[in-house]
Amino acid sequence: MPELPEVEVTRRSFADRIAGAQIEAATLGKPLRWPLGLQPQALAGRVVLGVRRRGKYLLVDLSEGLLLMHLGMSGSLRFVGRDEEPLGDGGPHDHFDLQTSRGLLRLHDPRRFGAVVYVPGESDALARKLLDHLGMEPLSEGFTLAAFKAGLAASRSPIKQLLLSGSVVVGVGNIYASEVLFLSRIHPATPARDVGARKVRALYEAIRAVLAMAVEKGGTTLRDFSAANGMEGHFQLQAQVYGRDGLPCTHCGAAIRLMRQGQRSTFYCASCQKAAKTL
DNA sequence: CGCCATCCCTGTTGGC
DNA sequence: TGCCAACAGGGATGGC
Repeated sequence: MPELPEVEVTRRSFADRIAGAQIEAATLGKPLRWPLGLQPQALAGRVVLGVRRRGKYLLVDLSEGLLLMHLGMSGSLRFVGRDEEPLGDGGPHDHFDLQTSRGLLRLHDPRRFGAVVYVPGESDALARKLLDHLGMEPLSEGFTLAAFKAGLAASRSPIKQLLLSGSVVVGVGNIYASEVLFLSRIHPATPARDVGARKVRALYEAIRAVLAMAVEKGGTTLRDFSAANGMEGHFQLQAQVYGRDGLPCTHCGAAIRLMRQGQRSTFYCASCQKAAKTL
């Protein structure tokens, strides 16, 4: 469910409210993707300093160590303050509770591709394994056209799969990958290094514009995304291609096509998106 | 070795 | 109605 905008919106919806809270208890439900890495009760007494984001990981800084949280494909967080209606006992898909002096942070994740991992610090081997290979943050100052261009030039992978891998720029998931390639008129199977300079620029702009807009609007409500405060997203991503196979292209009217790349669906317009450098 | 493609974890759902 | 394939992520593995 969550791509970068949804993770960022989630972060913003509870970071300020949980900052400064002291952990009273932590409890686990069914196993997630990886083990927590310590006894949950060992977290009691520590203070939550803040919440950062790297790619689709949330980094919950504690007075000692930090928690790496990932929502996988079906995860969501809720934070319910002390002064709000309590959530009550967890359901069958609630797998992590962090009870704090300011309220309860709860991870809900039916498919359990998500994770909560404790590491002593960001230089810890596990933290580095998970975070070091991540590409640039698309909404940061460091994400420049020159750096993006260099990233594409270094890879022969199909551009769609390179975007999805997150090794050049993080946060572009399966939906946004199809959309930004459509917006920049690039055929998804084009080897990354063969994308022409004008199209690289168009793609760069599209990534920044689409992700920034989605964050601003509170994330995409495609199925049932809601932030940790229960607010639903209002960026009804008017998908131009995603999920529209067989329907007419909004630009030229040709039927949108569906192809499979690395076990994932890619939607595109064969007439608008060509390897050639016309734009 | 580095790069790249494939595989797979899982519960839910939409389409047949 | 019931069944089955597909899925909004990404680490692990293995081939070249």
